[in-house]
Amino acid sequence: MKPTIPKGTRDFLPIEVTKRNYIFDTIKTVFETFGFQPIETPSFENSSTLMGKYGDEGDRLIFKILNSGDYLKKVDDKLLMDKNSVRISPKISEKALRYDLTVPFARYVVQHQNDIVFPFKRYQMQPVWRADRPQKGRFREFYQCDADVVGSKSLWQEVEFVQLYDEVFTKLGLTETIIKLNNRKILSGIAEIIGAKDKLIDFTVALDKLDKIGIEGVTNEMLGKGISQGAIEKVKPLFNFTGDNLEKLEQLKELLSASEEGTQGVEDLEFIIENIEKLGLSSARLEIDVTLARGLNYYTGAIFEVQTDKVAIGSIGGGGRYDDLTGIFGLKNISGIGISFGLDRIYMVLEELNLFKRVVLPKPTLVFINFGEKEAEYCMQTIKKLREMGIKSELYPDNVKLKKQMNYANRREIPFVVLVGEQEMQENNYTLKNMHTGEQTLCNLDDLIRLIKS
RNA sequence: GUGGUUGUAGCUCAGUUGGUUAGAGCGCUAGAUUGUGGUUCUAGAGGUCGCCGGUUCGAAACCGGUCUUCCACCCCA
Repeated sequence: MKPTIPKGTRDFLPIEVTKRNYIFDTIKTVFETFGFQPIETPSFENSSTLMGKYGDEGDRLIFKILNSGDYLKKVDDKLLMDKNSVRISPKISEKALRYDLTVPFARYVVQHQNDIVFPFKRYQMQPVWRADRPQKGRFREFYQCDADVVGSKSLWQEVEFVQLYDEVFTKLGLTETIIKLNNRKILSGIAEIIGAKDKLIDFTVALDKLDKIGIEGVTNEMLGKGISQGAIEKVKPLFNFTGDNLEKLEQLKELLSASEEGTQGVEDLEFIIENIEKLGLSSARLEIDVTLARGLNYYTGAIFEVQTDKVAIGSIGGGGRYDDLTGIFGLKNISGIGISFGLDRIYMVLEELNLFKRVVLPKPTLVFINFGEKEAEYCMQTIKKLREMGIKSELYPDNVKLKKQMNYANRREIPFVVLVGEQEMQENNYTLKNMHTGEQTLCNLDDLIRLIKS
């Protein structure tokens, strides 16, 4: 039988895991510098926790877990005969793999509200699963690294998250990232002044495609969704929305002056832009983008998305403010804001740009050649001492041909090999071979340590 | 969910309009070299040509189905 893994999943080689850990560690360090604490949640949740939170499209992409036991017995015959998957699946599946980290976090906050100190700042780095069709930068199992704050409406949080993005990508050596910023209130305001408030979702989805399908395409899609020609005329300025952030803010102010909510959104943006301007960013660029809509329905304020134009890949991070996420689980008036890093896409970007130069695969500094039982025992005594000093070392486990043992050291790029045969044992010394230069030295233990440390 | 693409040795890939026993490079094993790796040379092992069915005297090649790979759309990180 030929071994395979499921569609959209991957195995990782040691070097790949090492590189991934480097990204994890970098993000984790920055999260903790900003005052976030780690939590974890189970890989699967009750279906009722997840279903209906991501829209119809999202529900379709959630991996459902079959109930245990004779699960078909409980389903009534009529339902079975109908063969309607959507109606049968809740009967035979009560658990599902998590689709993101935000909704499980909302559940977590509500469930542990008495143990949590608010405002609660948490970070979480775990895999999520989506039953998507895999393609470039898109997998069915991938890692998200999230940081969220719940219990604070302060716009300083938005400011801090922009700084956090900047800090992480700067540390990873990925410069000139574009942090796109928008506000759901602005989108609502726009929809309001064109009199298509009920079509907000359709409107934003269409507007989001501006750079892909152009003005004409967006206009056609909006018309197709029942948005009037007159309404589209009113927002035409947005189709040629240029200039720097301050100029954009002025244009928005004017456009949205009739909408209370829209005006509020502009003020929010203004606060973030102004303060980031004052504080400065290391390598990222903050950019207002009114076409930024994001599919997730739960954002209510700021919306973030991070892109790089150095590699053709989707966004490498995203997030935003959600005022009522915990409300679904019964805890009202708790505002949350969070951002997410797409680890797997960041990996692909760093790989493509050759930014893993500093990452080295962990490996022993020296390997002891195995010449037999007696010699192995003698070597293990030395290895024990070396390990106590933090020197990574190992014994080749089997007494096989020297050639094979040397080849092993060579393949693993282990810098030193130690040969201890009968003669060395008697004289209580070691033959140290530098695999790079081929040079060999006969020495005692102290000299050995000194040589490998230099 | 829609459209396209891919599948031949452990890996990367050749394989002529359908024709004897399906090849190469790398890797692996052994030897040249019994206490010395990288280089070189020699030899060897390794294949249900993704799977099922069909066309044909004859299929790795043609046809249908299915699974898989990768890509685009939808949507998303």
